[in-house]
Amino acid sequence: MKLSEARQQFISTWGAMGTHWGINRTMAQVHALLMISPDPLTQDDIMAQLNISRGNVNMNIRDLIDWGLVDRVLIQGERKEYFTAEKDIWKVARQIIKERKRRELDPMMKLMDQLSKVDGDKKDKEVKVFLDTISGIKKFGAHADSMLDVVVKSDENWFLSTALKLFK
Amino acid sequence: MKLSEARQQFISTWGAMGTHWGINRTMAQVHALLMISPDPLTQDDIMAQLNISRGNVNMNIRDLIDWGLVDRVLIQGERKEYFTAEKDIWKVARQIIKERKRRELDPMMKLMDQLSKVDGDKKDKEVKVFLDTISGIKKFGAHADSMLDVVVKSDENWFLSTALKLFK
DNA sequence: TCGAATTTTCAATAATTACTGAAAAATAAT
DNA sequence: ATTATTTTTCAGTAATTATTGAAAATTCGA
Repeated sequence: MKLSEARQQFISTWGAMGTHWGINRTMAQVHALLMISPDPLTQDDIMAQLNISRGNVNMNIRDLIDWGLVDRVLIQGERKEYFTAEKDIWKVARQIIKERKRRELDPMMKLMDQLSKVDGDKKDKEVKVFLDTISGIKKFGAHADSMLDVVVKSDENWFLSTALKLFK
Repeated sequence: MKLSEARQQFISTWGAMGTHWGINRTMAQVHALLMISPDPLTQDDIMAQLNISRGNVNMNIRDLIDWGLVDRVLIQGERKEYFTAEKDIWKVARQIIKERKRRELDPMMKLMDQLSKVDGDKKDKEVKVFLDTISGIKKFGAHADSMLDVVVKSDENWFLSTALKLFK
């Protein structure tokens, strides 16, 4: 398989995978392209390589920067902005975990706290099942939260060696 | 807060959360409704409670069954089918991990194996960066795969006690 | 300070995804 | 076997989400 073909396939699959994870296809493709590009790219490079408009590139790049997955790079004597992506997949994963925890898990747990204050008699089975569900989610969430904190703070080496031994 | 209001909020938030995870809003809402319903529901119950059409309920229920999150229940002397959802959130999480691993991680790893056979000289930096990215993903994927296998095979108690101690 | 280069915004539009509802198929009681 | 009930399918439509492209804003060199 030729490099150009393999690159295309990687970009396209990474994009499809994104849609299964609530990330839009193009954003995932831009990320994929930057991961396999040895040097930083400009908006025009990305437009050309993925065949998408300037506005689209701009918005998705900005989102990727918000996610902490892409950085602006200043190149000596160049007017244009260049962009580059973190290439260490372990760092990418940690960053995504950190952000999703902040954006999704934390607010979900706040809501569960509120919902657990619902009025009503625990002898009513509707109330009981509701409260049991909420409380189950709260407990699960608290543990997941601690685990993910440890993962986010740990380093690659921990993941590749220690964790596995412990799990086995 | 009244139960009816709390139930509505739970269903609506669980639905919104679904969209961040590549699951359609309605499917997540049906799941939420079944989780907080003490008794099994029929398609008509779900149609009424969520204000959606029969076809919509039918398709989403079928998907939930495919995911292993909802079961058909036969009720003595009743013609209609009833549905119920697993209420233990830990089992729900394990089931989701298991399915996503099968549907997403496994095929992704297969693709990485193919892509690592790309032709070209490793001295070419385009080739090198590409191969390094693929190989990073393969290594990461293999470890994630082992970890998730252990998680899927473990029980709630393991998660709530042992895992945390090991991580701390 | 001006003007060219570059980035950002956003209303209009396209593309995708989800939903409806009625018809067809399946099921099971009589 | 017939018929009433229930489930499934799917073409048409609606709703949502993503993309374009041109105008506005910003940046920076001269």
